Amino acid sequence: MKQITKYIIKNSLKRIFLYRACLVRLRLMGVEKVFSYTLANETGVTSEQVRKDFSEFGIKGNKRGGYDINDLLEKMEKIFHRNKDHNLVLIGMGNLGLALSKYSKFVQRNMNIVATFDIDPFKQKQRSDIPVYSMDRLKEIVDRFRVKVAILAVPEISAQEVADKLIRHGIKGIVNFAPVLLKVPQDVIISNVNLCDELESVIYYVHKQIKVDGLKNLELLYKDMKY
Amino acid sequence: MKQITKYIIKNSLKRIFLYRACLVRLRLMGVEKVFSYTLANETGVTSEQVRKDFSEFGIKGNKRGGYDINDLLEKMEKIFHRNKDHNLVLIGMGNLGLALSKYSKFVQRNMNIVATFDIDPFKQKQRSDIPVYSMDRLKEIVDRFRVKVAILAVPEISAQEVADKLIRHGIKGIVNFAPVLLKVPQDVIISNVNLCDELESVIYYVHKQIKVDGLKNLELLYKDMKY
DNA sequence: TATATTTTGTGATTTGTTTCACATCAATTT
DNA sequence: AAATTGATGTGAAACAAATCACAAAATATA
Repeated sequence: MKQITKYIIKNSLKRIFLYRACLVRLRLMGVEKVFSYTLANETGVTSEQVRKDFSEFGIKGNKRGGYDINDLLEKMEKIFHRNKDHNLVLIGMGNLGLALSKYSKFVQRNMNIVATFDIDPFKQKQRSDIPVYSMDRLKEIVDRFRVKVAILAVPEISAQEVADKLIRHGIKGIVNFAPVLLKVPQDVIISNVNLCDELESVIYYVHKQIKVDGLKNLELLYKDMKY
Repeated sequence: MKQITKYIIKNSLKRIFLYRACLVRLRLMGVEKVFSYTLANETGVTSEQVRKDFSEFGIKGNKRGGYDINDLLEKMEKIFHRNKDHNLVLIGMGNLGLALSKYSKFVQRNMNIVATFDIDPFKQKQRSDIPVYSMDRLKEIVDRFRVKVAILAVPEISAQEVADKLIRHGIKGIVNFAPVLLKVPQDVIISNVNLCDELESVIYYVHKQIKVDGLKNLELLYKDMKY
């Protein structure tokens, strides 16, 4: 029943986010129309890739005319359910949890942390603007705000236990900052953010690069990276 | 010269990190030997995948005997340069930067943040154990500690400018938390951590899942996720 | 109105990754 | 000592993703 489900966010979806960020920036600059190669240049992919990605998500442009930025962004909003607000809970108000609770970008993108939870809610309460509750009020909050997605920033030792509780109370998606592979039912979406792994990957590639003395053998190196 | 280079950390490398975490845990439990399918079960991949990944990184076991955990971990340490210490700098002591500067897991894995930097070093100094400098001391520190990798946690507006400065002073790898695509020379490794995108991806998949009423049409859903 | 131009959208092809299938080897049993 | 068992390691096959190449459409030009 409960099993390891490792969902790796599709690369095409990641690219779509990239395009969107780029479109938002362009719109701010007053640009109204883009071509696939505009986006391609800005995001470091090929223009065919842009069009293929759009096609995958059912986004159409006008032949010769390219894409209308407003129209494009509107379509994306719809696809990513960005037209409505999303309520989140955050579990674990340690250093990282606290920082995440103050991360203003979430709000800017209609994602609201409605409550945070900690085993010691009183310790943190003063430092945060968002209410800090103890875990026994989880169900109440999740139900009241119809929360479907949680951010998990607890120590690794308690991550699985907390995840179980979240899922029992109806959470369907978790962004997990604890460096453990959570065992969850098949219908729960997990996205792991492992800070150490990110750093170690970079260190690994940097050392590899340094070893191939300077820029001599870049071709060889690139074969080892997925672009 | 300077261009967008989007390095996506290879999936096989990510899996290797997974295996390692698993091995460390098993060793702690007193286990001394593993088979490819042990690791496979624990990490949610297939045993062939484990062996192929090992083969890619030149790791060999003993036929029939499986793998000796200590031996395996030692080999991995070497491959990932974990046998020596790595000095890092962290730029941007906002909420996130502060949390990262206190993240104890880095130290546990031989990655030491030797100094942090902020445009307003005095504001943050009291809150941190690690020295907080202003950017003009960057070169001095990078040279003294032979720093090759930086963590970038500055606002997106200044991310590119700071990245340029880092690279000018010899930084070869950056873990970038700012939601912008940095333009860097080809020989610089970038790993982007985009918190909003992670959350939005999860929200996207959760909604998709909810739409296919319950668990009816899971097959269809899974086609959209890379496992 | 006809022609040329430009850009999309998508089958066909190539390239990359995962799974399959089995030869190979080492340990154990007979 | 031979036969059997159970694991690794890896080419071959299947699958997935990215690139190529070009038809179709919309606009501009003559």
